[in-house]
Amino acid sequence: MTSETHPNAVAETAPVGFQEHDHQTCVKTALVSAEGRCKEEGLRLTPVRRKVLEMLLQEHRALGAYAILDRLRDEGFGSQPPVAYRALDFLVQNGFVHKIERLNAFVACSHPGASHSPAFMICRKCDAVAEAQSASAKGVLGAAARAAGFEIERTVVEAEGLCPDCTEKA
Amino acid sequence: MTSETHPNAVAETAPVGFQEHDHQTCVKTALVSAEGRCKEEGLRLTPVRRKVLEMLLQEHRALGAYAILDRLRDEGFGSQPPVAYRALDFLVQNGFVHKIERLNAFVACSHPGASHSPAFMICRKCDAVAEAQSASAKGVLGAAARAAGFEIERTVVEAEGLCPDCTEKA
DNA sequence: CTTGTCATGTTATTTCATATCATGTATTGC
DNA sequence: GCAATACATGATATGAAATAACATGACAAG
Ligand SMILES: [Zn+2]
Ligand SMILES: [Zn+2]
Ligand SMILES: [Zn+2]
Ligand SMILES: [Zn+2]
Repeated sequence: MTSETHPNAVAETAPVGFQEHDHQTCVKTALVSAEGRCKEEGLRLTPVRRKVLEMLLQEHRALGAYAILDRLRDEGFGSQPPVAYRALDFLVQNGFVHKIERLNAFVACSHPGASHSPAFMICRKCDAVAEAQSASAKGVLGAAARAAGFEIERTVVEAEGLCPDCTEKA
Repeated sequence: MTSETHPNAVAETAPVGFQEHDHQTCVKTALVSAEGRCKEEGLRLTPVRRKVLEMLLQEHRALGAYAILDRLRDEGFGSQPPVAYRALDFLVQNGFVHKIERLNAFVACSHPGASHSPAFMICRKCDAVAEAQSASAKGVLGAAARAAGFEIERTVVEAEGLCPDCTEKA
């Protein structure tokens, strides 16, 4: 709602997926922040849910539901698909995690808190995923939608290509 | 390459999915045009492939691979998954059909011929799908990608919501 | 304590997609 | 024409993603 039509809106929040950073701190603060928000809003960040979020934060890339499930099993949680899918549903529903449709996989949100419609850059070689703000829903596509009388509720914006690292190596 | 940065690029080609039109003619001309392009480019629009394209043009909405397969069986073609997937691969590869990632389903291209990165509006109620030009890859997301050093090769842009018809009824 | 709500466990099934190998059918070069 | 080749299809099996349905458990409100 803030800077939707501004063409440089996206520059305000650089993607973090491809950048060096203190990852342990990054994970830790994201978890703490998630706990805080859940407390505030009366959401229940149960052990499974917390574990799944932690895994996704730790990985910093997209994981399939069954990869998550494997890790859950290793940690002593349930090992049937619904266990993973239910935790993921909760996390997606509440904006802690996004689903990458192109990969049928899930990634932790990089801009938690604020409600946003994310856009992703997906490296086809190393599976790294970076999240940016899309804004395209309100902008370009939004114009087409209004013209057609279509009411947008949610958008999927995913770019596939090569990340900086993989581009260099090639 | 023509109008990538122009914010109204999308307005040039209105979506056809939600509009009344002479559907039989629409299907027929699209098929003829596809045949023409295949001849030109030495592509082989075999019976299965042609049939699948015809089905998708006829439906004018997204169909899953197995729905397509059912219809193929009814028409006397093979009935195993690879039959449908191979035909779809060919059609997608050559731009006659697009995959809707959100639905794991396929839809005939509405702007065939020109190479383009499509954007879709998907009605969550009636499954209607309209195709518009995205341009967002080169525009908004493109800026973020360049900033991050990410090289975009392909984009998925899909908006989910309510089509005009379904909005009216609600 | 009991009732209602939400979360989890568990089994089974459905839906989507691909690997692999065998067979057929067009072109192309000879 | 005929063999060689490439491409397309048929057919079997399997893998991967997602959900349906029902049972059990935790916990808080009344
Ligand atoms: Zn996000
Ligand atoms: Zn990469
Ligand atoms: Zn198209
Ligand atoms: Zn509709």
